[in-house]
Amino acid sequence: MGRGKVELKRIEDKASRQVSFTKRRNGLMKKAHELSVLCDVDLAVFVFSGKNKLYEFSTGNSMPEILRRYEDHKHADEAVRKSVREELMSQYRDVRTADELTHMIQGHLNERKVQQANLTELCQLEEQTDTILQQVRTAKTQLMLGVVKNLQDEQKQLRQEKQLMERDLTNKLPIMDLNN
Amino acid sequence: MGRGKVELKRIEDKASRQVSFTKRRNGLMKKAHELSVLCDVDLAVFVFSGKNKLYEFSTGNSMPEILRRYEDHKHADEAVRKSVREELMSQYRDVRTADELTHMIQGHLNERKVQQANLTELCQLEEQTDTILQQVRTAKTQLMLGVVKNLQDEQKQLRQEKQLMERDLTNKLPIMDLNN
DNA sequence: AACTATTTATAAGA
DNA sequence: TTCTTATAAATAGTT
Repeated sequence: MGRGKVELKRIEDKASRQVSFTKRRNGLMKKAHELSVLCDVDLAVFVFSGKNKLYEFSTGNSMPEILRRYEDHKHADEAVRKSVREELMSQYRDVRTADELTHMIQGHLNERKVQQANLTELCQLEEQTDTILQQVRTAKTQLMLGVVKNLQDEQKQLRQEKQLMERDLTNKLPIMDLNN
Repeated sequence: MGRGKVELKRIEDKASRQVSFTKRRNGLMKKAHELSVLCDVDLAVFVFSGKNKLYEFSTGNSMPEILRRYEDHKHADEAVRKSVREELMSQYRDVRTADELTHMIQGHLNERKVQQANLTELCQLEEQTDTILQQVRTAKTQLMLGVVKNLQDEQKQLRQEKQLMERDLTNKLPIMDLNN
């Protein structure tokens, strides 16, 4: 939108870049505001200019709460958290079924992890959970492929049996004309 | 933009609101991406849908960078720097741990025979794991938002202090002409 | 900082 | 729901 189409790469001319930054930043903030009002959702936009100046728009309401939680845990003892993690791991070692695993993971997460973890812990947790999800999906896909193959095998078996039956019938009733 | 002009207030029809949400959310993310590339700036956008779901866009490593700056400012002493380094080290240890967890789970899942009865179980597990991942990501984002807000407050504080200092200077040196 | 020629986003319709 | 289209809105280049 503008006199010419623009390709998606850094604007090299410094002046143009600065002008574009101001225009587009304002545009983005306006769009964010519209989205939050029209669709009744919470959102936040943070833009850091080259000069490290921060421009923001947000509708969140629990900022002080979040800040306090962060402050509380920033200084928590890392050694203690590590031992908790190790204990967690040892508990997972003897899991037998997928169902058991599910309950265990969810139990632990609901209990404390998500509510009280620090950023480092959450990054780890995110990574681990994502990995688990991928594993589950892989297993599910393989399982479904297995089911499909079983069905196909069954179908082939049925077709063969039908064929045999037809042949049998023809042999036992040679006088009848099966085409009518 | 569209068949009719829209006034800036909550869309009451639920279906329209949902459709608008999807369209405008995508538009906002696209605009954010364009701004970050064209003007070479770091930014982050977080949108929380009504039903607890999080959509986000942020430039590559803006968040770790913000965290680093924050840590540097907040705890400029050497002892804390050391603990930060240690936390980084523990992250590397935990990558290996996540791998362990992965293999464990894979082992458990592969152990079980491929039966149709397991499909339901796996679907449930998939759904639950996805929910957990969403929770973890939301928690992580909230933490990040807290950090950003903190930075912003600090900036404001610094600006106020600077202003006070300038005023002080003017009062204490009334004879000097600061404009020359 | 204003002004348009154009492109882009999207509300409503199919 | 996805695609289409008429129109509003954003903005690149210009003054």
